[in-house]
Amino acid sequence: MSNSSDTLILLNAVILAVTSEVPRFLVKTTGDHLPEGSGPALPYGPFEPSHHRTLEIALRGWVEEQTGLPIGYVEQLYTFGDRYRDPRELAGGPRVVSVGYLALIREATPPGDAEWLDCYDFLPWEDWRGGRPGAIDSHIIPALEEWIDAAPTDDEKSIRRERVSIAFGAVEAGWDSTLVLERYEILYEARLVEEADRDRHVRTSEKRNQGQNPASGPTKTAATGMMAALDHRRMMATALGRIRGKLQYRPVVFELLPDRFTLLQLQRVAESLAGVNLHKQNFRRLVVNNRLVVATGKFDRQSAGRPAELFRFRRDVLRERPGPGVGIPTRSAS
Amino acid sequence: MSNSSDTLILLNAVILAVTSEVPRFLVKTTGDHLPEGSGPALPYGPFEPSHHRTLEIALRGWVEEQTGLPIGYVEQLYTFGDRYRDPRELAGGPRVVSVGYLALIREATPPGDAEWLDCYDFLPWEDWRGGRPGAIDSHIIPALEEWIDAAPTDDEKSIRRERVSIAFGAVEAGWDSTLVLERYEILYEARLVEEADRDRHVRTSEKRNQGQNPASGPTKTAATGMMAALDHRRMMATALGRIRGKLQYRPVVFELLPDRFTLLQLQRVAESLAGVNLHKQNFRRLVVNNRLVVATGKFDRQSAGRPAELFRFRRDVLRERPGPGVGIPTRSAS
DNA sequence: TTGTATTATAGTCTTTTAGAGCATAAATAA
DNA sequence: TTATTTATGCTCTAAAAGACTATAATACAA
Repeated sequence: MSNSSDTLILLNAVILAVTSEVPRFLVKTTGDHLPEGSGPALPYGPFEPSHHRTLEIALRGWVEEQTGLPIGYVEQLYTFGDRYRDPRELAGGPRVVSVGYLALIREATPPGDAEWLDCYDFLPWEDWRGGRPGAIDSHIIPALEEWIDAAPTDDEKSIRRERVSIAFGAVEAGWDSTLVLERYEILYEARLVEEADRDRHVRTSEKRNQGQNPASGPTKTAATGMMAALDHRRMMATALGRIRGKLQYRPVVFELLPDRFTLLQLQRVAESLAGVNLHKQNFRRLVVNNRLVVATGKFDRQSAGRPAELFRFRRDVLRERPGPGVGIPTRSAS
Repeated sequence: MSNSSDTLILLNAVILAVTSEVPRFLVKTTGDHLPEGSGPALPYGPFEPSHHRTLEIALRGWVEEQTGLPIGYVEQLYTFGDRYRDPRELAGGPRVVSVGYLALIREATPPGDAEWLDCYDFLPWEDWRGGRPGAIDSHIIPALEEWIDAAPTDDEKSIRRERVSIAFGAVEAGWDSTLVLERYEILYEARLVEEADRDRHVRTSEKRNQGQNPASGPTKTAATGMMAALDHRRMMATALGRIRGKLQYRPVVFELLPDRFTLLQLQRVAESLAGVNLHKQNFRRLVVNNRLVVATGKFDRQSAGRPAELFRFRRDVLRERPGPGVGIPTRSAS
């Protein structure tokens, strides 16, 4: 029953900040111990039972140590333990179980040896702020149709059809912005993201697997985003889906905003995370009527036009009502 | 950086079924390797990297093997890794990291050496179906007031006050049924659940810690429920909170119901999980209008009164609209 | 057989919330 | 001054949620 000798526990952090209306993940591109050409990696650290009282304390410890960033909100996301998720396992390395965390930080002060990359570089089909992304209809859906048809059995075919239908929206109005992970997993299985091919090449001898190849080359990257190391893009998808869900019923956006902000700034941050444009007046009404914010009486003179009042998050709301989120509609508002 | 030698990964399952309007957890009371007198334990199994491709496959494997129960819906809950969460760590045992899962099953066929216990035996303050539980006002709130006052600093005092206020509802209407874990953690910190004292006794030498003792003896159990082994009650709280949350936006109840059911049966199961009574006609309208179910044309003659039509879950809804839950109000409906 | 208790089901009325749009106010830039 | 830009107040409508009334179909007891 002992599995201690062939298993390693790591902690991974998806660190998210929003600057100039762009949600960004903190990644390391100079992979010292990561496989070559496998893309940027999320920061990670060890879990050392002798030093760390809890998993979260361990995480906060090495994140602050490595990045120097002041970590505020932290939430455990998911624990990843699939075989070969770390390719070094093939070379006799241990099974690596990673506990993934989501951390939100306020300021995007430049970190040490890491950098901030737009989360939609990795998940471009998730950003609907400029309307339905063209690549969905031009590349993704056609390729997924092929994937559905390529199913071995009729049963499997209808399962695939159903999954695509749910995740990518059968009808125009059917886009659920929180199904980020489901969409990524479909794209992986359909080999539309580079990781799928990379992982196959690693796992099988280089000579086999010259089989079918639904889409490849530069088109793939443009339409289905930048590859990340290991299963880190899956973690990113988990994180984005989680925060999008949470946005609807908990005031987490404020963890990403400075102390004072205009309502438009607040809206832009919410939109950037939700990947959807929101109705300005209604958003305002919701935030103000729910008394999530308090006016400061000061005004922002930065932008053109009438100066906007600066607001501050009213922390007391947490005490008063159970679930005041920041009004992201469940369906697409575009 | 290697932590492989002093860490052990286990998988824990909170297996939930609802029979005769009672949600029940599957627990083992005959602890062969568990500390004496520490209460029922959730089933657990090893994670063996060499045999198991994924964590979930491992879980399904040993659960079906140990219990013989057909597992349907499975969802990862949380990974628990606090120091001393397994007391054997004090005797030189490894740090035990447990990945907790929630599993829903349809029928409560009697399992082997385990048994089904009412989830509200462990978390009695969570069941509001008969109105606000008396113990909240008679025991819990007064003891929590003491706990607030006993805080070392004013800052800590106001933090405690805020936490209690959020979790236990400042106003009458302020009970959020999903905050199960938050409530349990407060009760633990305030030493209102037996685990708190048990863990202190284990961790400190038997001679110290004869200090203050806010509440103890039989009163504690009656008001704040049955103790469970290790941190298993925390896992139960996590599980109940999770399914209550999910109920609101995903049709998970149907995983717990037989193929055919009356609308009242459906309502009772939803109520038993939410811990709240629901308005019959409105519940019906919601379920029917959202087309979550289809009529079968057959009728149930079991109960008195007019026979109720039998319905069946319409699986297609999953494909059609993103988030049709089963109408549990966010606030208390009682 | 009649009445009563019990459960099911249909429908109405009201309040709240969400979605969309119009109008006005207060600033800057040309 | 005028056009442009952003902020903010307000209305209209549709959808959803909450509460209640009325009627239907059965079992069971008097």
